[in-house]
Amino acid sequence: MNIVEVIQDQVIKGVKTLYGADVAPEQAVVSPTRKEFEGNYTVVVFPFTRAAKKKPEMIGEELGAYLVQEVPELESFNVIKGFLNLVVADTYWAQLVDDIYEQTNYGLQPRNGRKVMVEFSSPNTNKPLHLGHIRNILLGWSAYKILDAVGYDVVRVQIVNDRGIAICKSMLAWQRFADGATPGSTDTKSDHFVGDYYVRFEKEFRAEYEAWQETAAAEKVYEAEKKEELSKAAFFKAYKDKYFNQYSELGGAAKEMLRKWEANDPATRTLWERMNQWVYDGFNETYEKLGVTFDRLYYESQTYLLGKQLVDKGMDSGTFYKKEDGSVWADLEDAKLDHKTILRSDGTSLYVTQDLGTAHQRYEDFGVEKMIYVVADEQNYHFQVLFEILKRLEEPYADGLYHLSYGMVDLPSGRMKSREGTVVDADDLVAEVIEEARLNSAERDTTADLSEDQRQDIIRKIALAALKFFIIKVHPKKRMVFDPKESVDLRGQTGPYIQNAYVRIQSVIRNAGQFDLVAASSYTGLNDEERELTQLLFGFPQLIQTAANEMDPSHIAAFCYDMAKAYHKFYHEHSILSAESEAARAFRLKLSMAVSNTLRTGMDLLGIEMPERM
RNA sequence: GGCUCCGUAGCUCAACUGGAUAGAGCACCUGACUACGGAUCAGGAGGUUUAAGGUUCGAAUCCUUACGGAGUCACCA
Repeated sequence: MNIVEVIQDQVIKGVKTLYGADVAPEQAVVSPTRKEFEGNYTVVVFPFTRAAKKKPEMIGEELGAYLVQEVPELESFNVIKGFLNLVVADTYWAQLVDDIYEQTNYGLQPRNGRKVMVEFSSPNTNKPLHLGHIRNILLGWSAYKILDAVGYDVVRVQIVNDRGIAICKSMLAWQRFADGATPGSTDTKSDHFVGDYYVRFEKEFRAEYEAWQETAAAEKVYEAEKKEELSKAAFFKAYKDKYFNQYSELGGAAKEMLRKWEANDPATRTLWERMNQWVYDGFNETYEKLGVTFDRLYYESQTYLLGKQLVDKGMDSGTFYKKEDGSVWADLEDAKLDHKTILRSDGTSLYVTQDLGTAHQRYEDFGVEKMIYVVADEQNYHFQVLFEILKRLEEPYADGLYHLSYGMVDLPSGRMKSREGTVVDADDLVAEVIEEARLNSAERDTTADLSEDQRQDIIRKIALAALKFFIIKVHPKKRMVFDPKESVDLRGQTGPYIQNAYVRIQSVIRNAGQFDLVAASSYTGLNDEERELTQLLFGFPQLIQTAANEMDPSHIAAFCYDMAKAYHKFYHEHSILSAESEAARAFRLKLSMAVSNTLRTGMDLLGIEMPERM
């Protein structure tokens, strides 16, 4: 039991002893004392006024005396209004630092033997990755790291959407317009190469559509279907999908390609495999740059037929029902989710069907008890439906399903729109932040003695820290504004600010040379900055647990920033190597090492690497 | 329109889940290296937490209502 738990426990006992009342643990609030007051932890006594029938000040005095009596680590207390501030003895903090300063795994829990899965990224194979994928990937990776930190074995997966009309558009455009060009022959990153043909298709299609609008056939359609309130331009804008399906030559050809693909036509399959491979090669390059890997890939082309056996199961159990036209439905009205189609009337499956089957398949593959899906919040409804159905089907993992839903990423100019070409490409973005870090690095001579390779590696780490921290510090649920200019900032509340604190510590340790730390044990009278750092260190394991419970990496980001900030302040206020005594020097070195280890661990949970110098 | 989510300093974000005088960064202004890394630190200015009610000893947080924004409501994914 740690000090906070001990205090809470004794508060409950104290209220019982002093006033004969029972209080629930959530009533016994123990929080860190605000900076402007003396003390380390504060107990709010207002909840006990009813039972005690006394003024809050009086309760504070009585409970404070009781706690100091019962808890040896508590040195003294003071009461301000209804707040009981408790002072923990320095020896307790000193002991904590002594216990952890050499632990490189401080805060991490032992393996618990339980298995979970995190699904993230999950791109379509017709376009390169963009800023939205980056938020997804960072959240997914961090979720993996955090779950791993609290003891789970985590399987990282993604579902690759490798089939469908979109990839057929790229394939068709390549077939018609590429004249045999390849990523190699054009010196284009291979996923971008495929994406370019997707764009090409859309461009050709638009031209075709515009030309068609001038024809007599189009005029006839317009006259037949026009509505009073719609202008001609607006009508045709809304008519686009219908045109694609009914009249378009290109649309017809793309759909024909999809039919051939589904019929396993060898030539189509070969082209499909070739182009998808280009995309995968490109994705892998981007993943490598971002420092993420997967344990297992699921491909939609292999899973889109799964789920039909679950449909049978649902029919047998009455979870699903069949309409006269043969389509299969789930009635989720009592869960306020309406009726949902599970199978088309022609017996083919849908998005939900596929996800039902994939979930089941994953359980068979890995036996995981939890599945975390990192998917944008536009799919909230889909996941509610999916989870509800799996629960009704009594799938064994159904209670462990979690949709890590995150908000869209906006630009200062508004929403990213692929139509308007405002989508921020992932590779471009990474290149941009690296360039910015390079410029900043060039202004300094701190790494002048290192090799070019080492310098490039440091620049890469700084750049990615800036980018990743900028995104991960925001609460996942919230829609966020991504300002490219701010994302490359290296000062203030940023990743590099935290790296800088770490690098400073490495520098101090290097400059310390050979040192002996035994004198630390006789150090007393911690100053405010030392106590602040120590108390932060103390809270780290619980913080990770909280982040895991809430699936929220932004807590970790805030913590790392707070700790770096506290260290920078400490560093300015007190000399370490020229400390006033041997004991102070030794203690501060230990404290610095503990902070260094904790920062590295914390940032690793966000997928951010620490350079030794910068 | 139904359901869900969001609204905090000029801007980007916090607030330990109902606790003390709502905190950081950016931008702006003023200071600090013959001290271990100035990618730093100290200070200033900036708020009726969209609005109005309610619950409570105590509300940015919970409950109504209004306003503003977003998402979603396919036999698409």
